[in-house]
Amino acid sequence: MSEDRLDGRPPDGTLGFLHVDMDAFFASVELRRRPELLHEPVVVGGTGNRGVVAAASYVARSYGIHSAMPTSRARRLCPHAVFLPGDHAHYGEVSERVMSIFHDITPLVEPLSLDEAFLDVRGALHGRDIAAEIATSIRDRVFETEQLTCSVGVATNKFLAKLATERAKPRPSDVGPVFGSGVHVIEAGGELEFLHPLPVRDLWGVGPATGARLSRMGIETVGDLAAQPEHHLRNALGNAVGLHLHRLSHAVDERPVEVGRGAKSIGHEETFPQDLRDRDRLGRQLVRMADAVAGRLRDAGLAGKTVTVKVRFADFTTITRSNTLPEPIDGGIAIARAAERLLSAVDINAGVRLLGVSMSQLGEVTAEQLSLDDLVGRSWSDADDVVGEIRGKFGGHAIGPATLSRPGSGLSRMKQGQQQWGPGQDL
DNA sequence: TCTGGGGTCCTTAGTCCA
DNA sequence: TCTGTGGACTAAGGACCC
Repeated sequence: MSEDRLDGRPPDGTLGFLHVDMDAFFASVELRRRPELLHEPVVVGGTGNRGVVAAASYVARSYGIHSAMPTSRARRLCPHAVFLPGDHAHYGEVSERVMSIFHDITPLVEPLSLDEAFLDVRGALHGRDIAAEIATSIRDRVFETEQLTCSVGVATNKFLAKLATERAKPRPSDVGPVFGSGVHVIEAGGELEFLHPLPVRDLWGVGPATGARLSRMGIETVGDLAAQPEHHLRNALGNAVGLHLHRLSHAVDERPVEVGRGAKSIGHEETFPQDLRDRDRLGRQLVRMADAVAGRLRDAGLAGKTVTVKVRFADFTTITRSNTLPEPIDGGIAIARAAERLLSAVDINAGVRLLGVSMSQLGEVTAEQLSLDDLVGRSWSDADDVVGEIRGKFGGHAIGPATLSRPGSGLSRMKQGQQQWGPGQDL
């Protein structure tokens, strides 16, 4: 893996950790491109009945629509909303420009997703600068250059900075968005006063399952959690989670801002518009997904040793089957072969709703590294190289596996990574 | 209500080996 | 030779995040 990491120091009590979160990012980018929709409810995400909402404009949020909500429900809540499929490539470009603004202030930037990042600005705190002033200047610069708003949390560690951001964010209301302060600071020394009245669900790492478990233990607020002995939480929630939550409830988070973290796995998965029971069709989908994963591995200069196939059945039960190979592979054909072996052992009679392929145990590809293809000669690896060259020249869809070009398969027009938030309406 | 896609991390269980 | 133990690794599933 890459060694060019530049991590910040652990927190030392200095008010120098920022969390920046773009407001309704995907929806705001779409509104910037289509200002005529400014006062309409706009929803970005999967447009088909099996999709989910990736982002909702503040007008859409006033109808109760929020991200991760099934699209079908969002349609019922607001039938006249404008549903857009989303343009991940464009959001990526905007994100890069926003991140470059952060990098002008500090090299210690840890992106969490396209629209969020942690910054360690302790090294930039010189003269009379204070972190809150830096936070305000970031907001101003993002708005000046991109005409987009963001919210910034400032605190003495990452986890508190993230909580602070929630306080700074706009809130939807019946009369439109109520804009927040844009910047919220949790002062050093005021951490517990801020933290303890909050519901435990606000803590990073407490989802529906852990939240319900804590509730059964009579723990509703962060203050309740902080009153529990550490061993009690470890016994109830497991060593790692118990220790993690115990520390967070006392406002302790020693994680530095991490720069340049490499991916641990690369995968591709898709929910089908209708459940599939035909092994031949599933096999062709698997080849297409393996091809997409191989492309991304090659772009990153990586190869993986563990192949995992994920299958979600019609009743939503999900299984994974994995196999670790003796040597790393990065070719579409080799990945597809390994994935097909795993899928062949799965009973698909219940109907397959989602299929996925992913590669883990990643490492950089070296010139001497042999792939599984070497066992059968160089031909497939050579072919993958040529495919990569053709795609580089003529675009990602100029060439693909022959199994996908069968007449009537309906697959050849589907693009890699096309359905980021679920199958589209027309599929 | 009916639940996406891309990930990370943790836990548990089984196997192999020293 | 047999048995127990512990570490490393693998596989599978669950929970969580954006």
